[in-house]
Amino acid sequence: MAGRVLGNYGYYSQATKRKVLEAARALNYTPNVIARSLRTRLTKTIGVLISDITTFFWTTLVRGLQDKAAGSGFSIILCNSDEESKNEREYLRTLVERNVDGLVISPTAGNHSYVKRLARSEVPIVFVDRKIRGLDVPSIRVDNRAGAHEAVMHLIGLGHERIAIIKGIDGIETSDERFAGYVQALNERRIPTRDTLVKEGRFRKDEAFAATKELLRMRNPPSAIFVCNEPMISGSILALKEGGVRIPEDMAVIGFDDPVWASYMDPPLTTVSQPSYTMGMLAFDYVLAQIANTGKDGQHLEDVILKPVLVIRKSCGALR
Amino acid sequence: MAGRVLGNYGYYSQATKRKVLEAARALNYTPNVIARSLRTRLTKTIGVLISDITTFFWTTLVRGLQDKAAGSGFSIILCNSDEESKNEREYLRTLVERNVDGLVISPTAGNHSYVKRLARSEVPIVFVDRKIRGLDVPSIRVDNRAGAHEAVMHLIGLGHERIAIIKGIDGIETSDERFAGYVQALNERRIPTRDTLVKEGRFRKDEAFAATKELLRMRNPPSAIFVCNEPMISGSILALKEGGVRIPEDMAVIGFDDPVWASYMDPPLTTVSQPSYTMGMLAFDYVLAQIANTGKDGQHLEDVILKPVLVIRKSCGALR
DNA sequence: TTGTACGCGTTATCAG
DNA sequence: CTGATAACGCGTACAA
Repeated sequence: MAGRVLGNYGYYSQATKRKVLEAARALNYTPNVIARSLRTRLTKTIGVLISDITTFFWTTLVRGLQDKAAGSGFSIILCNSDEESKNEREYLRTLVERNVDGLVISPTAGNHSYVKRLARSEVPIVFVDRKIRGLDVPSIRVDNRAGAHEAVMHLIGLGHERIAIIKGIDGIETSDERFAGYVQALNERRIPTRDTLVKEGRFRKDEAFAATKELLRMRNPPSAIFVCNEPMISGSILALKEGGVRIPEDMAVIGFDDPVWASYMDPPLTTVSQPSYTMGMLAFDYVLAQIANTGKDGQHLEDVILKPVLVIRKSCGALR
Repeated sequence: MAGRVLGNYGYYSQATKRKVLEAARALNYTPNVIARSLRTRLTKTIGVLISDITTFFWTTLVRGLQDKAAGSGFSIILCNSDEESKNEREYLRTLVERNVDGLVISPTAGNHSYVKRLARSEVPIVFVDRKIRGLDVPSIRVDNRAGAHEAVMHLIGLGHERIAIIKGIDGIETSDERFAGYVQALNERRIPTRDTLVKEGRFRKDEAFAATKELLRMRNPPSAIFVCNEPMISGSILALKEGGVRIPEDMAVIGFDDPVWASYMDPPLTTVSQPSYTMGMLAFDYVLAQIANTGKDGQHLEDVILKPVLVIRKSCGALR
């Protein structure tokens, strides 16, 4: 009976309602969420699996997600895959075991079989930042190709022709698309792409550091570098500093991702900025929409593709 | 029966064990964590309440915590208080409702009654970064006073006398201790403290920006600024740049917190660095120790106070 | 409108 | 060592 008024369902009279409410306060009763979950099979919990909370893009995305979720009484369980599919599989398994109501995933490169099996099951899923093709799972992304294209066009417009790129991890959509944008821009302007100017940075600071060093050792080094994410920007800048290379005089630099510190640098960094906080909020909206809709089916959620914006500061200099 | 072998408790024979295990695999059985939690009152979940995941100190601390927790099968529920005690209370309530096995809290300034009530209840708690006095709750902190003292001594040693400080939020231990270290250093060297050189930045970028602008407007501005956390460093640097102030020639700058970007700045920033990743790991160890010990009591956990280290780079220049 | 009894999937207990 | 059975606390169906 008491359950009825507290849970606010079924029939009850005003009189009993008052009495129950009073008693509840007196005993300072709190409903047991665990028991409720066991009964309803709902946990009011969302699992979030990203690569690394330590980077600007992901922290702010997660913050957006979490803020929005709290507003609807949802809690977030956060996991970092570090781009290892082993971690991905293990974390996903525990998230599912914990009966999360929904999953926000940034899928790693490599074997997708576990994620695919999940997607075919009943759990609501949203992909963020990247997607796996061929699955009916909506995604919140950014037009990476367009962003990269705009960045490289900017460089070309400034008179650069020997433009290097420090790529992310092959097989991750985000990385591949940014590379595609780079190639497309060069092609459009009839600038030959050169393998020697394409470096693997695997989205990691240390590898970008090494890659940049290699570029500097070339007999004919590039005049500009396009660096494909935040940690790699760090590595690259560090290598440039160590090499005594002046930015932008000796080397123009443009980065994908726009961490707060980009504007305090000397010179302030020109970057491609992603609306990560918004992406986090949208991701939550999308899981919630699916959760609300379970059973009813029919509704198909379109991929959301946001536009990154080029923020021009000083690291590419002026027309050569 | 099956529960016995799967849960690995009670008595059972090897024969039945094999059979049960086979059957379990065949049906790919997964134990229901919710039901287990209902029964055992254990959720294998830790609630983490910090001010803002968006800053370097907290991201890396949380990362350490999470990595360690995952190793023991624990999940983390993360909440951001934004230093508002209203948020603190609400988040703590939902965390308790969710029956987390332990709590890692960075208590906000203001009314501590709710946290105190919690501490007197049975939930294992660890404070991080700050503590509330008079409670038998262990904490993982840094010697903020010593860190600040060393920073200001460094400035004094370089010949500075008009040293400004941009403080955090009054009432938060971290902030008060850093201020105390500043005052102590000045006193030790018989340098008078001046109210006009003490500014409130409330740990926020925008307020530090404004505070720095004010300092620059003084007839007789300081020759050095000690900025008490990461977001405020951003604000301060921005104001300095806008004002065309050269670092360190016109103004020496030293910051508390050592975000990755401190070393890419021009000039690279001299900072007081905290071992935040380690602090996160220790925090988990401490909750776990308490969880393992519930009922047995007797064991008292000492506060852990780590030493921050002064990282000297270029933003304070050489001897004047 | 109210009371009650059952089941969610575990773990724990108590006879066999 | 095994099998049956009672809780854990909630939601709900069904009978009153």
